[in-house]
Amino acid sequence: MIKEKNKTNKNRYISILKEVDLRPTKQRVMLISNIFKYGNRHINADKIHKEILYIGEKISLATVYNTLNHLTDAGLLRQVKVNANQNYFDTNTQAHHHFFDESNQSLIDIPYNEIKLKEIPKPPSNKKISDVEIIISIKNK
Amino acid sequence: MIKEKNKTNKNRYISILKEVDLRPTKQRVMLISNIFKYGNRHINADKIHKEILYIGEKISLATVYNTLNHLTDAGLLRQVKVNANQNYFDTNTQAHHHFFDESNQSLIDIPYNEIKLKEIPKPPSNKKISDVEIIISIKNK
DNA sequence: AAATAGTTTAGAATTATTCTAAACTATTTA
DNA sequence: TAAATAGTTTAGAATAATTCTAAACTATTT
Repeated sequence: MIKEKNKTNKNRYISILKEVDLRPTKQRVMLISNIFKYGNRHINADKIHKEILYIGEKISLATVYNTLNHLTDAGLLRQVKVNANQNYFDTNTQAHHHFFDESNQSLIDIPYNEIKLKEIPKPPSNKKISDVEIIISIKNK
Repeated sequence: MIKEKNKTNKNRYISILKEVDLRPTKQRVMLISNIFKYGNRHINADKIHKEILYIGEKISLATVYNTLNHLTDAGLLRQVKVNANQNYFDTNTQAHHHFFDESNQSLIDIPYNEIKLKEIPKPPSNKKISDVEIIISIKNK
């Protein structure tokens, strides 16, 4: 039964990968199922790599980076830059923004409708907007 | 005449450094005058270091990093994180936001009043907001 | 089943940044 | 104003995140 469900999920991830022109290799399917296993989350390459080694699966850190970048290019993940040394990937690609808690370096979603721009300024004429990123840093009182 | 003006500026920077409890050392005064020489700008450690070497002054990269961090802590500079590998320091510490031009990795100021948040969401109860950062990434059409 | 195109891997390379500890300099003290 | 001290600068090492390389491997196409 559980096996059936896993099979179904696996097939779902294979389809998703195919849709975005990525070969559904063993590592990619395994990585992507672990990334999306817990619903929306903010991860970085190193953490997800350790998490996967911990549950006994095998994948190299280089492949994790490669795949995260591919998934980002394909629009399945979104990068969030919180500071000079940390790059998170967010499984929630819907428009939304973030609190960045400096005390534990973690990200917290802010739903899109809770933070609206009065108007978005026009970019220079030959340019178009590719991303809008709002990060509200917070720390302990 | 020009010499007089430089002297005055130098004294100004010495006072500024003293005000924020930083010893006005040769390197700091020289670095800070070069940073603020051209009005508001977005720099990174490596660029300003090279710029300074180019005009024949001497300073180590470690001191540049140290000083930029100190000036940031003191509120004289503001850090802007644009992506995983780039950390800019902005000489404009007034509230304002940025376009990040992906085509040439440069920052463009957006005046504060051109981009207003409808309301800023409340942070978790034991936390306070330390920074609000809006980056609108743009690229060529 | 063989040919090919694309992927994974370990480890090296790169880049940004911080650390270390010795030499140096500004400030304070007497 | 010289000695004591506290803080700063430096080169180079260390660290950390990420990308690169090229050989071995795997999925897909023919």
